[in-house]
Amino acid sequence: MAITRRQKEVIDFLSNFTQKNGYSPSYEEIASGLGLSSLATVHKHVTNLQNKGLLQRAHNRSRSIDVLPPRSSKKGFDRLPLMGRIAAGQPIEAVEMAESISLGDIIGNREVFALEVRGDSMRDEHIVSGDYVLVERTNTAREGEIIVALVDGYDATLKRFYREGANIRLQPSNKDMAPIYAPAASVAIQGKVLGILRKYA
Amino acid sequence: MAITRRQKEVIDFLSNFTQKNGYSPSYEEIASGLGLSSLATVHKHVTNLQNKGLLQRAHNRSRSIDVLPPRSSKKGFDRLPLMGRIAAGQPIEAVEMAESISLGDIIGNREVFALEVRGDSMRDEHIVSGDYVLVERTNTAREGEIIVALVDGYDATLKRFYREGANIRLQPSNKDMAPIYAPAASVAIQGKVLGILRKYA
DNA sequence: CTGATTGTAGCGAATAAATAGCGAACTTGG
DNA sequence: CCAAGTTCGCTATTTATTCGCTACAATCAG
Repeated sequence: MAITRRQKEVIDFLSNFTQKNGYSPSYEEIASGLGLSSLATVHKHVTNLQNKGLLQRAHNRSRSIDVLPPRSSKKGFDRLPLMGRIAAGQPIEAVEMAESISLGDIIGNREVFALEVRGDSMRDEHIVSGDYVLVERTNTAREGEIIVALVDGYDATLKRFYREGANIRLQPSNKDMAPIYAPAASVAIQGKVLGILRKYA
Repeated sequence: MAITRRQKEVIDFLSNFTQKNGYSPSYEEIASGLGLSSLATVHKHVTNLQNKGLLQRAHNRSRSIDVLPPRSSKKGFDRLPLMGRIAAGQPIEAVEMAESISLGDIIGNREVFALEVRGDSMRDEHIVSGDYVLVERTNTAREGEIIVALVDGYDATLKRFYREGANIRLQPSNKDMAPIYAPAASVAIQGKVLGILRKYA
């Protein structure tokens, strides 16, 4: 995970700019700040730094770069060895598989946040009160995905997403609860669920 | 948090106005304050900011905009900002709580590994096939904890742990499956479950 | 030592997508 | 009713992404 001189300059520029202005620079601003004349170069730098895990940004979104704090501080408590599979009644398959897992495997390079779940609206989906859902910030969703949506601007829920003509059906995963039907215009998708995290006391 | 220059100007105007007057501005006041001539533009800005979780507002109500405090997004790659709670039918409570979550919060400084779950033996516990269980390596367990155990040296399972006199009962969380009873000597505890991680395709 | 390979650094142009804006018509809460 | 908020269709601008290309340095196999 070596960092080059040039890459450090890029990082420094990014954090200074963001610090000063409260929003991150556009590629053009980065280019002029670093004396570059092509946006492609900026793009390449940013992509490389992102792959090294030093930056985070959302795809195709303006000024969405975030400089991450150096991760060396607390050592790898975040990547777990994956020992194999377990199944009731069979021995652990000690497979050589992905061999480790971390939140990064779920997050990828998306912009993700967490929400703590209250209530049982997704119980049949095996998401229960107290779980944390990991949500990618996006405003589109595909058929059947679990999403976080605002209905009529103030009503936030966790539901499965289905299109029905001009309307949208938001389907709770709990037989006891009724789906919400609403015109597409009044449903604002906040993000879609990439995964969940549960912690036992 | 992916905020653009213009969006920051809008936010700044809103907080200043509200600060000064004790109530939030009407769309027309916002428009003139920002040099805009169409209320539609104001509306779009407010809606976008709301979707980014920086504002709160009631539908079709005058001067109902609330600027939310900036959620300090100290997100490491595996540390996710915790935005609040979500429940069916209620707005997101924008809580100031632990403010972020990561695998480290589950792991602490214990020795932990992950196993991929196969089968439905813990379905009633909302642990399903494909989930990863995060397991602390230990050889003791307390009453009722979910553990990974070897029975008779080769049979690894995920079960709840109960002592019954000189015997041990390993209880699956699935009504269709029977518990295992075994003498304490033939049950080797491999670890106990601290949490689970699920990734949606 | 030499040549092949790889990774970093850079350019300009074309494209694609999100953001920002307009006016007019429509809806809603008080 | 009426003023404030909302939605619609439509531009324009800003910003990000992708492509093909050059150049330089470090590394590695033969």
